[in-house]
Amino acid sequence: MKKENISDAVIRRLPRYYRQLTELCGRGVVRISSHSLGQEMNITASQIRQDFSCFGEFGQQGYGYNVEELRTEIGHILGVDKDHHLIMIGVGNLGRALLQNFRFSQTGFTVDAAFDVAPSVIGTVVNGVSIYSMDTLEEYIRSHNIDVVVLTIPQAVAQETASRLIQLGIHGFWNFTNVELSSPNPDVKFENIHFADSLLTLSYRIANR
Amino acid sequence: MKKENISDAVIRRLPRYYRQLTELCGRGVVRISSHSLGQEMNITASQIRQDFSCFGEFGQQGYGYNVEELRTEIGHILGVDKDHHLIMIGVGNLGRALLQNFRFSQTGFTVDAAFDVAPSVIGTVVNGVSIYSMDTLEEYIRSHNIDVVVLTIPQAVAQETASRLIQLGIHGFWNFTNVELSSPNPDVKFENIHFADSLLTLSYRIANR
DNA sequence: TAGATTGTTAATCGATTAACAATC
DNA sequence: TAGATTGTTAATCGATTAACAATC
Repeated sequence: MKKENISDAVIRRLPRYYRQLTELCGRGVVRISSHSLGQEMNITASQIRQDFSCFGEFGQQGYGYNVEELRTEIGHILGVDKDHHLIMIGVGNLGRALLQNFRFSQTGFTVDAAFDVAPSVIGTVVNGVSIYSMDTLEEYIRSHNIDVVVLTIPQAVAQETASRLIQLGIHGFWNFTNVELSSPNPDVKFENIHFADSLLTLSYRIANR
Repeated sequence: MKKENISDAVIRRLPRYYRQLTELCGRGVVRISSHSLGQEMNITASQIRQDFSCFGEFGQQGYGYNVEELRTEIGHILGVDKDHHLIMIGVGNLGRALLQNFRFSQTGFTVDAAFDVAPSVIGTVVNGVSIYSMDTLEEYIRSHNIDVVVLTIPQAVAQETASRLIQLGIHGFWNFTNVELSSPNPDVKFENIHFADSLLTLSYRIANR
């Protein structure tokens, strides 16, 4: 029975299921029960069935789940088959590393362009992505269909830049700045990669193990 | 009343409190009530008081919390004042970007060394950090006191490398590979930065807003 | 003293786990 | 048919919120 509102806890498990199923596919596993999937992932079979049941019925009694089929379904739920378009703001060391290393296409994203303020990088191309001046941002966004903006800029200009982009109709932010961004519009979504927060939780846990 | 086992939900909020309190300090705010802190952070005052009460009594009735004092306390709980030592394994684009950009000292960490297999980088120095051959890893770890290892290596060698390090007594991993690492020893802690997982949750949320 | 705000206990809400009828 | 395993309902567990006596 499909649910209306899916909890954040469930959504955050979906990519892990997707990853595990991709690996199972690679190993040539054809079918799997919630019980064995749970054993591999250290999750109860109950939780797995509950999670999936939020989105539909993907299994078969007495058989389990077809791995490839389930992978496709979850990929579809996550939107990996959607060809989302993305631009990057800020091409410093981190931005550059992402452009060079991260397989955006693997998650259904295409990097259309990148923007920076530094004259030394404007006009250059990194891994096939052209870097434009921030002065041309407004025009670019108006004439292209952009789903997500990656923010790899200094803290100091983070909220200001985000607000400017929200004005232009962007409602997806992949935020690498260590700042909590916000918008009055609840349809604007922020996904944060807070390096410092992450490392601090590790610091706590190794001290209190 | 101090609690024995602190839930993960609480631990993950601590760095955010720490960040907010740092900002308040910077703004020159001297005292704050759970109510106003909650308003700034979009959290209920109840939750804030519950969270803090896991670790002790940091406030004063009728007054609230002294911002600087509370910041110090939470910093202490997280271990920012502990001088943890860390090494990095894998100095590709991402590793290099972290070495150059991320303020490790801000979270109480010192980067002692980095390791790689590529002859072209072995022997070089990035932002003050020397890069050594992976062949010297065992010896290095035996003769130094290392708390955390940053894994910025290819997926394919992730678990294998982690196991090797666990053997050597490492029990803190900051894992940037898109792989679920594990150890039979529950005292070994993994903190993951799963870029792809993160972007996929954003993909889901912009599609279902 | 009166007002404000804490720390904590109790109530509520939501998420996880267990149980089981349905069925492949 | 018998065994396995689903999807779903019910039970449990844990986390969040509300309430309030204590007290600065």
